[in-house]
Amino acid sequence: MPTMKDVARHAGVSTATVSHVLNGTRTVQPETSERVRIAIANLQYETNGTARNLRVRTTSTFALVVPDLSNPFFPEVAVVIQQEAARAGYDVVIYSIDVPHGESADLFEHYLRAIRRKRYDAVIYAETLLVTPTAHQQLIDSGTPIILIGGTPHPQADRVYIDNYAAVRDVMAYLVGKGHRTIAHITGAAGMASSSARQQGYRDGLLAAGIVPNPEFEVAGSFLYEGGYLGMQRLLERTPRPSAVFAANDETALGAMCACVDAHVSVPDEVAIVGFDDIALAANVRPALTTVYHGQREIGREAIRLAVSAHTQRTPEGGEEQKQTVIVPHRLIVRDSG
Amino acid sequence: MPTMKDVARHAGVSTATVSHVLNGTRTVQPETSERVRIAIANLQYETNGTARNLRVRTTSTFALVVPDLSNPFFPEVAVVIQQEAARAGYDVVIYSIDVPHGESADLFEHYLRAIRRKRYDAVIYAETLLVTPTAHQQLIDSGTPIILIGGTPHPQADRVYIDNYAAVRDVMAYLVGKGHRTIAHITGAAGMASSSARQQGYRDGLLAAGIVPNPEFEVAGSFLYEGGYLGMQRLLERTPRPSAVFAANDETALGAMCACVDAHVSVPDEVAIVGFDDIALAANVRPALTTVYHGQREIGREAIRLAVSAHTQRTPEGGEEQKQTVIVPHRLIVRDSG
DNA sequence: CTGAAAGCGCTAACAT
DNA sequence: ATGTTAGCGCTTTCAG
Repeated sequence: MPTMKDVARHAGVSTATVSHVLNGTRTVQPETSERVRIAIANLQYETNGTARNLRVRTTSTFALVVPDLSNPFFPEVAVVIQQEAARAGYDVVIYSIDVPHGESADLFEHYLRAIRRKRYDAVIYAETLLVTPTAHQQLIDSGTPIILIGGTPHPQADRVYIDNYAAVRDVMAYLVGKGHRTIAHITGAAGMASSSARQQGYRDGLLAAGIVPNPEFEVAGSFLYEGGYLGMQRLLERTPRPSAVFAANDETALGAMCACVDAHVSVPDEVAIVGFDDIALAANVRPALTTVYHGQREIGREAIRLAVSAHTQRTPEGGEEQKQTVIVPHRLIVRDSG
Repeated sequence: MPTMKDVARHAGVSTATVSHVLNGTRTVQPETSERVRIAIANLQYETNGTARNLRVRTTSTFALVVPDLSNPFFPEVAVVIQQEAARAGYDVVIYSIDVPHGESADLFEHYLRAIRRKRYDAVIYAETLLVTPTAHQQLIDSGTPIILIGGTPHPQADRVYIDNYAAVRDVMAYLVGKGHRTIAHITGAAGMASSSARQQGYRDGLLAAGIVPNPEFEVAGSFLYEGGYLGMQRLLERTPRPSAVFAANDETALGAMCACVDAHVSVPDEVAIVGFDDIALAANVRPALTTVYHGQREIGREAIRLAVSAHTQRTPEGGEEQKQTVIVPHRLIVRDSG
């Protein structure tokens, strides 16, 4: 691997000049500049990013931490984040902490240290059970800006999220509007902010329609397929059977739909199902899933905007910037399942 | 952010000593070592990876480039790769080049330069249309070991893949064994090695059963849902109608299944469908998809093994190591769709 | 068992 | 318009 010194020698200039033509950081004679370019091409030179980063004390890289790459929602936002970051001149490295149960905590610990060591310009965190306030604090203490996606607010972090509660109120109003009175809910993973906000929206949606929530109609899910499948099986045993179920996310809804098929219960005729997220798959199953769009494009775009701004605005020492919070719009997508 | 110098000062030792206790690279008096640890804890010190990487000329990081994060197959192998890499002490950064058509080439160009600049210890490449031999060559010339997943062999790169042809021969034998004679095929994306290998397996599977391939039964897909949906629609217009279709991958198969549902054609009664990959989703739709396991666990594991070995075995100057090639096992998974 | 000091490859004052 | 040079924070001879 040739270094800048090699290029300088070949072009008969100093490394300073090479650096400046590379970065366009001061005017250099066209002829000189040309010689440098030729040398670069001949030597197949490429800047050593490690050295550059050390010198400029910046990495032009963000870390993105997601709980689960197997739920398509996260790849969907990850892709947007990568595009937007590239457009803004940053790279992003994805840390996904879904692993065979048990190993997760270790891996997360490992990631956390790696993230601190790598000196990312910002870290973008999707809500995860493992991402505790303590974890945030470590990062914040090290001066890294944090952008939260969903989860709970933190005084020293920017945050972008959708209004889960309002979105679910929308689906409840829709379901009630279609005449459903016995509406069940399969919850998300216990302990997650999005789970409880959606649950609350479910309950209040019922109340608002003058229906008293029936605890029998609330079963625990996990945001995973299995949770939906098992939860639906339990719901199908209830009498009366719910005429509609709101699943905490699309994966859960898919599990619920499969449970219905396996039990020879027709969707949406015997039971309506609505999910949450509007992952691509929602439109690609039959019946197509009614759901709410989670704003993956907007979330990705805003997260990067916040990250870039947090990074560039950062005052050298101390001076706390005002943290921002942005709510992206949701939208009920009516399809065939409910 | 405190530096090693700060730690040294606080502990009353030299930076050399701090470095050595951190890396366990020479024996140091227990008492001294303890003082250093205390200072590290107090200051919340964490190694500056950038500086370290520059000095040791290694990044302990691999790049993984995948064509498409929205096809669950790739997240599935990415997750395994990350775990295995973490276990071996490496990080991996994922570059996904799926973007709204057209932008792809630019983004890929951008990624390629970023990858060269970042001095990854190895790059792992899943087959992509954009990853040309020229692209490989640039990386290889820069001395970065390359590990190919699937695709076509390259003399200077390791490679891990499954035997697509043999796998498809297995599915054809299975279908023929169930009495199917009119078997159609929805192909993968044009120009990809895995597409043609699977197509060849399809044709030869027919021939081996004494059936002459009917060009009408071969329709072009794209490895995407849409390709499967559209392809199936065309197949359903054929007379006679095929009694079975082999889709180039699971996403395609899902599209095909949806097309059948929409056309009121029953799967598997009127037409059997089999896919390829065995993504998690395959078991989570109804009817559950018959498919072939693509060895995502094995591919991930082997890719990292090759990457680590290519990185550590690398001879300082020139000396070409023997490139390795590993074939991971496939397995027909019979479910309900065919 | 420990320290001093030379760099890794680059950028950015500070010269000229 | 260009060159010299001092580091960025770390690891690792080389000395002791």
